Amino acid sequence: MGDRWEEGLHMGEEGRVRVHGWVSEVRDLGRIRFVVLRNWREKVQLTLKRGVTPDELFDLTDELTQESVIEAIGEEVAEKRAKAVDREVIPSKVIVHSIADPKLPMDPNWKVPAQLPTRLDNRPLDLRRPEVQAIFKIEASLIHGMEDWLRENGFLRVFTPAIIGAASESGAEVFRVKYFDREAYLRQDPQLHRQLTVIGGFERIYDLGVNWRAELSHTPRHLSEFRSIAVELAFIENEQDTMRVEESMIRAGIQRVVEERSRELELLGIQLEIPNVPFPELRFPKVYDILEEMGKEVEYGEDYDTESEKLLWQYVRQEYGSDFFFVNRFPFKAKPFYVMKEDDMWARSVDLLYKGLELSSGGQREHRYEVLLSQIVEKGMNPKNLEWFTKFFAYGAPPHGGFAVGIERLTMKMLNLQNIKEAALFPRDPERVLP
RNA sequence: GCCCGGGUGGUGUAGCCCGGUUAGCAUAGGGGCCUGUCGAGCCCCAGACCCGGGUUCAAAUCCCGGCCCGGGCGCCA
Repeated sequence: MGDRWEEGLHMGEEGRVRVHGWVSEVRDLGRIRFVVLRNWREKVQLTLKRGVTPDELFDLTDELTQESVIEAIGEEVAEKRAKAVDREVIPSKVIVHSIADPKLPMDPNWKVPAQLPTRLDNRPLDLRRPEVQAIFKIEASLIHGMEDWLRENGFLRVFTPAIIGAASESGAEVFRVKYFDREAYLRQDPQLHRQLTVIGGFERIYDLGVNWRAELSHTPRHLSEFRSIAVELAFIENEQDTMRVEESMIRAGIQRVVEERSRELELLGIQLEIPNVPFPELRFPKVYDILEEMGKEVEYGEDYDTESEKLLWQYVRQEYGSDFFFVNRFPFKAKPFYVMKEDDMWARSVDLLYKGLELSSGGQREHRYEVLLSQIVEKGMNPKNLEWFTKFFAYGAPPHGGFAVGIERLTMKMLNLQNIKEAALFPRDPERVLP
């Protein structure tokens, strides 16, 4: 919409245009002044000359401060002396919408870079930086590409609830909310309701939405509130079917970024390659051998740690030249009750890793009612607490599986961002809920 | 939650080890000069040691506590 609207602002006759933006800079050279406007598409320079520009208009720019918001009407001129801007306009009229306080808490022009906490404290100013806008333009294209692929392949977008009456599957801490006279929780993952939707007869679905984790995580890769694109599909043969969907979806997202966002990628200095599919797959228990070769002992039957993820990435890069890889057949003891077992020890449970970071968990789910119940008992959980979920498996459940990809994590790794908070507009962590 | 590191003008930093003049610099801000700047330039002005306690003749500097921030781990996406 922004694009079309902006085009409409070119008034056509005699190069007359209407431009708008935030004042990036006022360069006062005495009898000539340049006002550089920044908007989300471009930089426009307004040029005012004493004696040529009407005095009223020239003097109006006295009050213009950095980050003030104005519109201008004037003649666009072809001016090769204007180097660091996209266009130059000789204004005949300027409309001042807002004069910014000259004492800014940070500099959107980035002459003095601000630290991340300062940036986040002043996020609306930080967001004006083209480099920051590029992140979110890329993220939008990424999601569009993934969603389009899902739609083209028969997946239906659904919305599952964010407020749930029973703490969901994993051991991760949940946010408690007051729900009328009861307690309820914010979802950590749309997983269980996705499964119930499939049991409801929707054979291919995805939920693009928000998840919350109340963990006191202080790391550059955790948020208290994050978004995921979560897919579930029925009548699968095994977990391989979910992996094929996942890698194709991600490939399509990245392809869309490459197609639509070359300018933004260049601005961020990122050379993005469209990944080859299928992604390499590592399996337990072979993972233990690989790690041992890399000089890392992980006890047989145990889950691996953060360091192992990085080592496996090194291994996959050497062996397959890929930044993406699946890890399959995790030990059942390390995974939730609902995963499908391959045998007594290993599960059809799949993580996707990207540059050494876990992007998603997924795989095939256990759809057989009796088996599901016995796995709950095996996990030492009270079947009563999960009855709201499990009872529907008694009324006909197809074999199914799925996964949830963390959007901020994918964006972060794709753009080599140092902190996941850079990939969230207004990130939430244990310390930050404002702005 | 545990461990490690750090808090100096609006922003970003130097100084801290080895305590001692007016706490330096850049940028933003205020004032001035300049008709093609584009990280504009030049001159002038103003602006800071996180909070509390302790050691000392003397603390930005050393010690203790608190608060805040960053990183590592765990947990996960």
